Amino acid sequence: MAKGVRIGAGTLASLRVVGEDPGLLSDQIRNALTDEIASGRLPAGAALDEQDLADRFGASRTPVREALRQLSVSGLVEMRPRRGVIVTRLTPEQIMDMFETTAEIEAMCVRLATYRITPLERSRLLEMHEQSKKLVDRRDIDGYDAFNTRFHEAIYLATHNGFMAEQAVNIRARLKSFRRTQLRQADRIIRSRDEHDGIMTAIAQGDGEEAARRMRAHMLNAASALGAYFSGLDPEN
Amino acid sequence: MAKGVRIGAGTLASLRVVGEDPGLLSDQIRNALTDEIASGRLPAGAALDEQDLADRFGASRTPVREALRQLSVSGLVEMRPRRGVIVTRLTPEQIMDMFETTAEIEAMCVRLATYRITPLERSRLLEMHEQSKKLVDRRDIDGYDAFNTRFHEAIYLATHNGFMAEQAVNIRARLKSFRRTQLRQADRIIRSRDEHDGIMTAIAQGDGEEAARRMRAHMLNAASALGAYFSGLDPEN
DNA sequence: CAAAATAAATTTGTATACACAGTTGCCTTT
DNA sequence: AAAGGCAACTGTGTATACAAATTTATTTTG
Repeated sequence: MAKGVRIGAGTLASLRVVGEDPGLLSDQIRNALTDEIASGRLPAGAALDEQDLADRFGASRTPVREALRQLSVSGLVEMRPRRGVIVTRLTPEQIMDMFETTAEIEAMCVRLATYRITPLERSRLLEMHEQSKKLVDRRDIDGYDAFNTRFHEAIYLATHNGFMAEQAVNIRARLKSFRRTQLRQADRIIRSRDEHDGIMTAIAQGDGEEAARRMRAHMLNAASALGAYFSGLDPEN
Repeated sequence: MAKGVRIGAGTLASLRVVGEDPGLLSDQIRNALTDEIASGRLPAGAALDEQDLADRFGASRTPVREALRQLSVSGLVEMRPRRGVIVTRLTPEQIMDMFETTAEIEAMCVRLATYRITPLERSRLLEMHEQSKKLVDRRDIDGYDAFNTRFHEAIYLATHNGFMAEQAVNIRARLKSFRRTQLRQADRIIRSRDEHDGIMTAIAQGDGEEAARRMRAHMLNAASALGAYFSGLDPEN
């Protein structure tokens, strides 16, 4: 049996409590597809032919189907019984809803985190934030994007609520493909860091409500910076 | 081939935007297992033998495996590669985390709902709340439990954010087996309705923050009413 | 007699086979 | 020529088959 396919680890493995087993073909395929959908390489609406995928991964349809069914629970793909699977196509309204939910959940996380963060965690978070200045100065968008994810995930962890952190990571992962283009907006990266700064200040002062307000605004700013990406979205939120 | 198994619809189909196809064996099995796990008929830690399940549902292992993989994404079961599937066993800490997250998410929902609920929706919600008095008076625990779910789901819907509502429903579904016993606590059902009353008042006054505070307290009360229940026992179930 | 080693028996993971629903395209009919 | 219908085809859904790994039972050994 020739199996010539080597597949990278999952994107959000960092926060998962139990690591995925990379050995299972179904899991490899699921991780690979998750990545391709989140990155946009597999665009919304793309048909996912089981045999095609099986061939592509050098496997049979069985593990492909198992992977697809898992992705359908995550919401990344849509299964139409006996009519095939497609990458989930979201309406602008659904995307808006997701961004709003993310904003609220992140606000909720940072509020709790403000009250529970340990000195060590706060120190590390501040360190990360300080270093991000360099990335902004040299307009390193990819670098800042990577930092941004780590920054937000550090806040999730500071809630000291593993379940909440997992929820936040999952939603964030699902919005990845939209966030991608958002930072390329002219000076968005600069304002993003300024907003982070305000959040850090509120955390330092132990004002969870203020941190939450700032985080909510931060997320909604990011969303509306993306607004140009879709046509005809209402700009107020 | 004989297929003598008739399986009921999913428990939370009411809020799903697209209805599941009951025709697919994998889906039937998934729904049935979801129900059995949520209801506690399949206790935490129970081993889910693929062949056993296949026999029980009069199917082959293929649709059983597909169902199990979906359940693993929902978090209801745990897949240990090559070592079988078990009903997820949660630590007390994980359960606490889930209850806290639920409390925060419900609070978030009711805050948004307060600002967005339509007069019609508010009227219907109030109607439901009024009628729940009868259930309390005659100590109809099952009836109140059913009402309670509808009450909370009505609030989710009043957020006018489909994604957020879906998140809330999913978490609620996952905690179902724990909520079950909670209402049997002496006068919990009475206090529950009193707390609903406070929430309704805050909504009526358009005070979202107050509604959120009351909802958070309401959920945490319910959790701690349950806390006594499982603090003493850890082995099976 | 206990513990390690080994063999048998389950059980999982994947591949293949097959039936049938859904789609496509050609042909008939008006 | 457009609409409808029929046939062939494609692709999904499920069953069965087989290989590899884990668990259980048995035997061997100190």
